[in-house]
Amino acid sequence: MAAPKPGKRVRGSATGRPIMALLDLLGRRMALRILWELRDGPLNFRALQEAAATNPSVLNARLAELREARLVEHGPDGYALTPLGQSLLATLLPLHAWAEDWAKALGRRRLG
Amino acid sequence: MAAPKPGKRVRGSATGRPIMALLDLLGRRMALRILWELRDGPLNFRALQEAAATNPSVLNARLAELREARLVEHGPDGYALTPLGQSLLATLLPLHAWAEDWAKALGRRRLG
DNA sequence: CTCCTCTGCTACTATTTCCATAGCACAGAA
DNA sequence: TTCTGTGCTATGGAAATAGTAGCAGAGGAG
Repeated sequence: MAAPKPGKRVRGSATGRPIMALLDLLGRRMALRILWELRDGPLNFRALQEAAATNPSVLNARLAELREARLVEHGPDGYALTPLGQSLLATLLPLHAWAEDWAKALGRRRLG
Repeated sequence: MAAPKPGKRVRGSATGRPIMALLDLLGRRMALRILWELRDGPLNFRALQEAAATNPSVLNARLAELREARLVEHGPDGYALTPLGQSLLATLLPLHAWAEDWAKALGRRRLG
């Protein structure tokens, strides 16, 4: 499937508004995860496949979309975040802390 | 499919780490979008379906997961973010501004 | 050159998920 | 009783994902 980009029609929205294109792009399997796994530096195809616990077909599809979206690029050390991708990851980093709080909030009634 | 929750095995990760459960939960069609569409207040099932431009089966599946994750609840005015959901949305709000910057960055070479 | 390894990726089938539409069940109002 | 609004289920076909196998090119070693 074509990579969602601002200005283009995307799944779930014909307006092409950037936020909708972004939500479509990130709402695909392993898209968020791939960005996440690249947070500490480049990984090659197979290392990324292992880190994200996925298969080459999905990984390759997501990489193509993320590269088209200019969030990821392929360099000498493997796949890496572009400056744009790094800035997106920076806005997503608070998710990590949030997820920990979420686990605690659920745990108070589910895990004891 | 079961809703991903911290402490449980999720798609793409057997560790149950909260961030992985969250990335799985949010990496499903319309999950991010639903949270986004509820940002200004409650919407009933059909209004939400229209706002997110989806169909009842997917909407219902996502709502069940989001309710189980305690991010969304069903009240007298329809579906609304819980306090937990609101805090998650708050951490996601910077995405909107980022998406606009992204569009400009891509536009400089794609849209002129 | 030949063989080996590493890397990026394609092929293929099975399964899961999603799309799109139709329609049911219940509640309240008229 | 009929009508409307709301939440949701059913269904069949389309699309995405899972999981495994394997190919092609770029080195390096012999």
